[in-house]
Amino acid sequence: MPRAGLSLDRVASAGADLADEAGFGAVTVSVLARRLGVRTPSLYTYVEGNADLRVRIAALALEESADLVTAALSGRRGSAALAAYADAWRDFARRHPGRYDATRQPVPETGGAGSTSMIAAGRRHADLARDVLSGYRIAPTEQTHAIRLLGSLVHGYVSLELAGSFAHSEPSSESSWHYTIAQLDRWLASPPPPEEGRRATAG
Amino acid sequence: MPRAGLSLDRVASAGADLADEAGFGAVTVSVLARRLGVRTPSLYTYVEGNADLRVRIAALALEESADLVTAALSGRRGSAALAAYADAWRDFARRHPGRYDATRQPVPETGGAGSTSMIAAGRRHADLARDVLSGYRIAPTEQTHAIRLLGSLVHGYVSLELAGSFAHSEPSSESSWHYTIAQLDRWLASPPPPEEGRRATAG
DNA sequence: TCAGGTTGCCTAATAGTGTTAGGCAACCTA
DNA sequence: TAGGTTGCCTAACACTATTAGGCAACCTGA
Repeated sequence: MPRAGLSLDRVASAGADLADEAGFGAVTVSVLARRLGVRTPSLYTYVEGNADLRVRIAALALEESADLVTAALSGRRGSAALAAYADAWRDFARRHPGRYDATRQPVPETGGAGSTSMIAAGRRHADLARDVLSGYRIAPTEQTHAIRLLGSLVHGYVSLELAGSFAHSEPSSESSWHYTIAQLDRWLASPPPPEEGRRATAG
Repeated sequence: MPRAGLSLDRVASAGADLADEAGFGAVTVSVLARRLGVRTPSLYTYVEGNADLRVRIAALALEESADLVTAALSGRRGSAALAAYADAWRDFARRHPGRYDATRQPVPETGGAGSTSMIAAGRRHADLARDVLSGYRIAPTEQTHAIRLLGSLVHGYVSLELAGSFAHSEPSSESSWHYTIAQLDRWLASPPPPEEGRRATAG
């Protein structure tokens, strides 16, 4: 019997494809083994089990999305960079819903090899967000706050949209998306708040 | 042998407690049956299976959170209402992480009794967000956009925080949360954009 | 108080999944 | 082409999801 030619990369990649087609929740070693044309226990050579498989897919998806966002940001600054960043994430989520869901998985406490990859890719993403915000006047002490705000808004919107929360009412999610990103751009570009507002935040 | 005195409400409620303790992903009919002191098949009298159980928990959690948000908003308007709304959600997520995760579940396509409850509770939540925003000057045509923006920001932040995304870097998530809500309040309260900005959005 | 019906929870049974242990043969190396 | 390595296999076990059908605990009416 010829060998299937598996590898950790092929397993993770096939797992990501499966997630996109059937949902990240449907990814299991047994279903993936069937899709790869091998018996279930064969996958245990490459991943430690179901949990590890999901972490590997998450790490893969985080790196792929980081590549896409990096490409989208190339040569752009300010408003253009913000829109490119947000659209890159949304496009990724729509084209690869399973991969996107994988990126939303919490990093497991047990620090295995997969979780190390996830943390590294997570740092890449934080740097990308920082790049986007470097095009706006933001006080250094508020940098991290702003990164978290940007991530919350983009991922909040994309997650809710992907879950169908905006599908059953008017107006179209498309128009709300443009509104949301245009508002954030306008707000970030607007002059900083007056003294007393800042004191309240600092104190 | 005495009867356990089960009911759909008791099953869903126990399932929600289990989700809070072990994670929403760990909720299964068999684990829940053990916790309730009955055999697994006994639960099939009350829920149609694993998927239905999760939907019932989601519906319960959506109603409980709607009650909490409603109470938090009572008597408040404007900035105070916004902060109360956001804090109510965040507190709910921190006290009941499993219930919160349940509310993030997409409504199933198959319109059973559970999904009907989810949709009804979802409408309640949309109305609550509308109440919060009624304290700000927002153009009627932008109402729904703003509701979606508010929901995206709050749930994006709360989800990322719950997943531990902000746990491994400075400054504290607590301070970023205050920054985020204070910024949103400031932005919503700021005067509307000039003519040309509005034309760009409309065109 | 007890006979009869209802029904809540049970056991039994089947199919499938997660995981470990150990074997055989396909492939690489000399 | 012989020998070692290792990729994928079968076998096995525990557990979960789900269906079918049974017994007895409870309610009702006389």
